[in-house]
Amino acid sequence: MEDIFSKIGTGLTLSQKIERKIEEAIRQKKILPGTKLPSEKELCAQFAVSRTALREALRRLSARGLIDIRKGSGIYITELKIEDAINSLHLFYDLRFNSDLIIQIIEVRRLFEPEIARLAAVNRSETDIKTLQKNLNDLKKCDPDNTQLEVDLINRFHMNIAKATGNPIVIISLEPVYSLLPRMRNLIYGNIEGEKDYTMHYQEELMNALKAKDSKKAYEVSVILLERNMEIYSKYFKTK
Amino acid sequence: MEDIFSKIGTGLTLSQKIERKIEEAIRQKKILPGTKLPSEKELCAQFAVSRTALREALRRLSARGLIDIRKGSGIYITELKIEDAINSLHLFYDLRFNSDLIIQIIEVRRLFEPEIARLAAVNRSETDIKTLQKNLNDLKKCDPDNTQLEVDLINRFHMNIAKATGNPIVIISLEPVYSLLPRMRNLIYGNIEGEKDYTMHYQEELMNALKAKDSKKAYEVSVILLERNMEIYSKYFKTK
DNA sequence: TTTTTGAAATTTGTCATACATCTTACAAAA
DNA sequence: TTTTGTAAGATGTATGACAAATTTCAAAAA
Repeated sequence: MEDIFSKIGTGLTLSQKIERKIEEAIRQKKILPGTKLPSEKELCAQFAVSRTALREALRRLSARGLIDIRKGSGIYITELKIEDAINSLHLFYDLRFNSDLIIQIIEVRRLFEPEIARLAAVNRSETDIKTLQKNLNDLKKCDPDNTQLEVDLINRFHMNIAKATGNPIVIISLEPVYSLLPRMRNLIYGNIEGEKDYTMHYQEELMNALKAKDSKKAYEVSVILLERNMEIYSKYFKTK
Repeated sequence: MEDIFSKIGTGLTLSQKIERKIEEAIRQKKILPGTKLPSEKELCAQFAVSRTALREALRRLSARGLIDIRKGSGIYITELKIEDAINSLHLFYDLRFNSDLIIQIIEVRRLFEPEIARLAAVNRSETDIKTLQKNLNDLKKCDPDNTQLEVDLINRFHMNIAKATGNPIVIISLEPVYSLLPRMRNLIYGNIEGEKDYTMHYQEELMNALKAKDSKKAYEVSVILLERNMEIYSKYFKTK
């Protein structure tokens, strides 16, 4: 038949409509973070819906990190946190963790990190330098057999370089990628002969470049580290 | 007082515990996408909770894109989609849209896009080339006064380059950034004299480089485009 | 006065029940 | 074979009741 008739039902449930209304008010900054919303009872009256429908809408908003529901206290608008925003991405990558994703991660690191190092060399603060230096010291002291801790420390080092760019978008883009590195490391057979010394050396070099605000060198050293990284993974990667 | 006593209550509500249990089962792939969960009634029996608590847990999981609840039909595990995973990020950037964020976006583009162009030149398929060519043709035909459409077309062109890398992580990292470009463009005063010709020229150049799989040139042209972009924004940007 | 305690009011969390509405399956009718 | 109607099963919404946490504030204690 022709499409004479347009849809009547919106397809949305009542609770979804409520969710959207509140979300829209938050998006348009009609209600700001920190604000306490009216109680459930009042909201039910305002929307003219049952408590059931309202509460299910609130549950969804809370799951998305938009509101904070405190028992006995009330409902508050929250400043959407980076962690909440990234959470879904973490899960997404987590669910798709396989050899394809690993290759893509390596590729992305090779693409982005040298540029990040370059920018970090320009924007880094003294505090950043101190934090990074501490990361390296911890790494030096780390028992080479404790691969779990070692990977964690290396991650922190690189994430802190990303932070030193001062650009939160950089951090957000890279964070989910780094969260998967520990799992990747577990796919590599044990320790690689002389690898730690090699890596440490260039990490120190990178550190020096950042200290000296030498962006060109930071870029170059980062490339060396990542090329080596790619080699290792392609050589020792359990393809099973 | 000393912290002699550790916490007893978990702080989690019942419905949150249910949410986690189901989420964990999904994470561990004990239940796979497409699977139909038992009905609410049966789940209530299994968890030994009321329908209310169960439903609020389901609402949260559904809000996060993990399950799909179909009225009259049942509850299904869904393959977490990229859009759902990125949704929160979109909102995050949307809420923080201000001049700081704009500068950061420009900076990130300058960092990432040339490298992306380089990789795209290597990995692009014939289909990618066709799509990109169509983007440019549409752009050429576009009425220069229709800035909204123009920006949209430019975005598609760049997003398709990102897609041509074949690396989904690249897309995910850049997508939220591009979603904000239209809003940024609105902050620029009208049209800039001769800008379209200038941009078009280099977009064609970039196109040719991609066609020829000339990654070095793709990188260089991309740099030119972005440097120009930065200039424009810093010059014509309404700082208000 | 300042601090502590206790009770009441408010608010969210959970449970139980009932009914509405949508989907699906299947049998009856065309 | 196709269409229609019906019944069963599923989720959506409404209502009422009580539990448990927080807040408020006044009374008691120091």
